[in-house]
This record gives sequence, C-alpha cells and structure tokens, in this order.
Amino acid sequence: MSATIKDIAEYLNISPGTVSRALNGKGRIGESTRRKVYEVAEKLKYVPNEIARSLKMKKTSTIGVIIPDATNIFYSIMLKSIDKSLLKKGYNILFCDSDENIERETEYFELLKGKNVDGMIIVTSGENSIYKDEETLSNIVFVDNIPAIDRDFSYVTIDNMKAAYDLTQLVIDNGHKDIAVVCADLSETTGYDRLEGFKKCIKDNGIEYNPDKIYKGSFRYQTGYEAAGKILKGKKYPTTIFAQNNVQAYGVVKRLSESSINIPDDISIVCFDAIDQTGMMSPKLTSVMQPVEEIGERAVKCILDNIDNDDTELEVSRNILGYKINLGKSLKRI
Amino acid sequence: MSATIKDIAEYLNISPGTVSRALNGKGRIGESTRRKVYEVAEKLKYVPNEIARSLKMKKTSTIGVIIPDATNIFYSIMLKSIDKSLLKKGYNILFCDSDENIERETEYFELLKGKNVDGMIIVTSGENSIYKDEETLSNIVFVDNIPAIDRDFSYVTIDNMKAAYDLTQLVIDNGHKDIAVVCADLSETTGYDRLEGFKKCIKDNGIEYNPDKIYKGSFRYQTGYEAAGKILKGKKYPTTIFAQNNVQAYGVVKRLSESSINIPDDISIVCFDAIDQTGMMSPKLTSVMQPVEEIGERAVKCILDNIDNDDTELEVSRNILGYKINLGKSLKRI
DNA sequence: ATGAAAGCGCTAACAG
DNA sequence: CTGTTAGCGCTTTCAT
Repeated sequence: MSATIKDIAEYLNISPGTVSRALNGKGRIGESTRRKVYEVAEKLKYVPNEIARSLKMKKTSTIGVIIPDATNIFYSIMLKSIDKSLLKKGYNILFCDSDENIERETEYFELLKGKNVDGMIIVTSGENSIYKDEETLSNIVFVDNIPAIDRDFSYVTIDNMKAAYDLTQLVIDNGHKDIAVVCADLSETTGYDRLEGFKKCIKDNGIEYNPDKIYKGSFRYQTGYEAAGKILKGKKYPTTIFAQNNVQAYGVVKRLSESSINIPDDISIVCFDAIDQTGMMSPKLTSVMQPVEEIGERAVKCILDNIDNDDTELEVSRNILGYKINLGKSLKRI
Repeated sequence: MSATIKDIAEYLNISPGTVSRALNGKGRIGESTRRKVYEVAEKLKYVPNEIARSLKMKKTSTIGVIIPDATNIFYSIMLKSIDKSLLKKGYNILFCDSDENIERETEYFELLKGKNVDGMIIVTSGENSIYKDEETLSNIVFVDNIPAIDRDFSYVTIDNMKAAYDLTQLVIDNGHKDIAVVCADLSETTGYDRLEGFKKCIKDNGIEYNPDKIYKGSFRYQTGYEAAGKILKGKKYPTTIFAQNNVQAYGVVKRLSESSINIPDDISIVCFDAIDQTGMMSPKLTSVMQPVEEIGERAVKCILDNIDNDDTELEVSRNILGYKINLGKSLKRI
C-alpha cells in the first residue's frame, strides 16, 4: 500500500490536518512546513487516495457514460470527444457499453449510481421505464437518442424530425417517389422522429404513405441487411432506401452488393451519420451528419455546469444542435 | 443524498452492523430481520455507497483502461471486448484515451493510481520512462504495443516480428521485390518488431535492405498519407507499400487514390489490422489480423487472476496469441 | 500557523 | 443472532 497523509504526518511529527492543508494549499500554512511536507510526500511516493477524498467530499470527479456501441464510429468519436473535454476539467469517464441492450443499460445505470458518479451522459437504447421513476434526473444529460418520457431532463441532440424531412426532400428532389425506410424500434425517439419526418415530407410532396415499405427492426447492421433482403424479394424495387442510421445502411449495402445491385444506379441509399474516417468506404453515402464532436462537448459542458451550479435551481438544459447533409454519391438523380 | 445503512438501522432500531450483514448476507443473520432490512432498503431507495465500501475494502472493482485512440476500430473493438468481459465479473472501466500522446498517457496513469483502480490494461504509446520506475507493475497488463523496458511485466500481444515476417513473405511470394515500409517510431515495440520482421524476411529472401524505403513517423493516418506522397515523388515506385497498422494504410490509400494510382494494379498495399465491420471498404486490404477480441478477453482474465490470487507470488503472465493473414485484394501477383 | 477531533458510509472483528 | 467499536484516508471545523 502506498503512503498516506498520516505517514507523512508521523514522519514530520506534525498533524494529518496540517499535511492535508499543506498539500492542498488551503488555509494558513507555514512556508517551511509546506516545503517539508512536499519533500516528504515525494520521498514517500505519496499518492493522494481519491477514494477517501471522494467519500469525504462527496465528489468523485467521475462521469458515467453509457453508449450503445463503442464500435460504431459515431459513438466512438463521441466518446473520445467527451473524454477530451472532461480531462480538461479534471474528470474521468466510467465507461459503459450497453450493446443496445436495455437490460444492460439498466444494470449499468444502477451501477453508476452506486459508484457515485458526479453525473452521467447517456445514449439510451429504447423503451425504458428506468428513467421514468428516477427521483431526479438532474445530473444526467441524455444525448442523441433521448428517452421518450413525459418529464423534464437535459439533453443534447438534433432536430431529427426536421433532419429526416430534409433528407427525404433531397431524395424527392432527385426524382424519387418510391422510398423504402429501414426503421428502428419506434420506442427509440430517433427512430420515431426520423420516421415522422419522412412521413411528413412525403405527405407534403403528395406521396402516399405505404406502411409496407417501412422495415422495422433495430439500429443494427442485421436490420439493414435483412430489410434489404426482403426488399430484393419484392417484384418492384424502391428507387431509394432510407436507413435511419449508419450501421443499418452498411447492412443494406452489403446485402445489395451480394445481389450485385448497383448503388446508386439500381437503388439509391440515404442515411444518418455515415462517417468515414478512413476515406475508403465506397460508395460515399448521402447522409445527414450530426455534429458528433460538438454533441460530446456540449454534453460535457451541460453536465459540468450543472455540477458547478450546485444547489442553485436545477434547471434542465435543452440543446438542439444543427446538422449538415453530406451529398455523397449514393443518391442518383432520376 | 440517498439513504444510508445508518438510516435503515435507525428506522428499524437495529445497528448498522446488522444492516450491513443483512444486506450482504454475511455472517449469521435472522431471517425476519433480514427481510425487514430488505423491505426498508427498498422503501428508502437505498443504494449502497460503493465509495465508502471501496475505502473500507481497499477494492474499487474498477479497472483502468488506457488506449491510444478510441476511434480506431481496432481499439474500440478491444475496448468493447474488455468491457463485456469485465461486466461479467462485476468490474467497470475507467476509460482513458491517450490520443497516442505519451504525456497524456502519463497523466492518465497517475490519475488511475490515485483513483485506486484494482488494475490497469494499457496500450502504451511510445517511449516512456513512466513504467521503468514504477515500484510495481503487478496489477498492470500491457496489451498490443508493450513498453520497451528491461523488466518483467504481464502482457497480451502477438509475435509481431513473426507476423511481419509472414506478411512480407506473402508479398515476396507474390513476386514483389521492391517494398516500401510505412513505419511508426521505433520506440514503439510494435513498430520496431514489425520492421525487424520485415528486415529479416527480405534478408532471408536475398533482398537488400534499403533504409531509404523506410518511411518513419507515427501510427497515424497522416504518416501514411505523407509517406505515400513522398513515394509518389520518387522516379520509380515500389511495387508494394507495407503499412504497419490500419490507419497508416488508410492514409496511404487516400494519397494514392488522389493521384489516381490503382491499388493493387499500380501499387500493392499490405498492413496490420485492417478490420472492416462495415463491409464497405475498398479495396479489401491484405492484412495481418490480430485476434482483437480475444486479446481483450485475455487481458481481463490476466488482470483478474492477478487480483484474485491476492498476495500469492505475483508472477507475470506472458500471453502471445496467434494471428491470421487476411488475403484481401490489395496485393497483386506480379 | 498548527493540533485535535469529528465524520463521510461502510465493514469486520469482538463481545455478548 | 445482534450490538458495539474501530478504522479505511481524507478534509474541515474549532480551538489554541
């Protein structure tokens, strides 16, 4: 075990309190003792025990982060952005990958509470009664996919409905009328909102809504892959497939290419968040791009503001950021 | 603040010790009190304070993980694998992205010590005196890129020299003699070993080693991109570029494609860890594939074994796993 | 400027 | 079976 404040105190024949003050530079402290304390601390390789400090201070300088899938580049960029922003302020991440599993998310949530994190940044995964009954959501900020519950909470997201509307409009402007949608579970607000935006847009453009063209599943690769499979079984292909996230889109592309369907010549594809850091993905997907790094930064700002503001009115912070549409090469003008 | 053991105790007019035992099911405890304690705990929404418990038990059930870049799919898969394995055993990850920066890594390392993690899984980033002078490395397992220090420590990695040798042999077997290498800093053992493997292989094949064909930098995209740029300035192109990791390779591909160099018709590319979960990367890179998930699992096993074995001989655990070579489509037979 | 003492919430002897 | 006590390492009044 490493040296403690008490060890330093005994070594110098002074009291632990004095050592603590010397180390933290708080309260009146003699310059000479202060120096001595530092010397001995060095000598004894003293490392402050943050656990003890946390217990006393009721502050862990740790933020819990729950994301659905660290291997999805969208979330890994977000994670990195959060980490970077937090480090600047002296905080750390207690990392949780829920694997898009609500049970696992719940488990992690309880765990994070027990570990007394100062706050949480959560990307939820679907239908959850968890957050409905929580006493307070005041030190939580929800990000991207926010919970569909009827109460106030802080969040950072984009206007998914509008983004889906815009994307759909782009598709229609390119001459498409027959559009299939790969859709997540509607308990996910992003899934719901993106579908609503789509519906509203086609309606505004006089295109009839056909539920048969909505392929529901999750936000996973498999959902996109299987949806494309079903689409290919139909007699007439849609001219565009709208995937609600990046991973679904990859699944669609995979399935289509297995059947030698050319994108976008045979079928166009549009989606959300088709980030390509490698520059090697082909074709370049036409996609709504959320400002993912900024989302991470804002979430951190949001949570830390809340912590700093202490017990002053716990007001929720609602952040709706802008987005862009990356034109890519997967939408054909017809 | 949430309810404590003391609150439950007072509520029931029993002692905190009894409540603790009831909750933990340790020691003799009456079935009736036990039930009552549970009821009241529920009623008061008791959440055990893990910080206090940690302080007492000298155990945080938290493992520090330092990786160079969460947005590199190789590391994000590893991270997820570690998280999954740890959760099963009731541990959590304190996550640190060093951004391939040794100062940041050092900072995180100190921080993790202070936070009393029970162990660490570290992918180091280059030259570091940090680990040389540590009193003990016994609760650390190094992964992938292990530190180049002359002392014992636990690790999980592959035989990088042999893997590079095999990859080079494959290149040579395909008729190539003029091979350029995109190389990380040699203070990184993976960089060093992979270069050594390359050198040994060409030597064994009677090909002369030409230092001018080694393009040194870091493991970053930029290094690959710039190396390719320099290569294209030469009068005669190598027939193959060997990149030491995936990200470098992406940079190479990017730069080559900007100059409309066809891969592999004009220049072949081989590398390490060209993982493609999307299935959309083109061309498919010929690449050594480390068993990244298994590396994560093994690292977890390694660290937990060490923790469980307590103070019995702290023996280091050396794990060298197997690898595969993914043939891909970026190596041309000439 | 420093010491003494209490206490954060929990667990683990040791009594009874 | 349960109460009491001490203490994990630290900070922070309150004295001196």
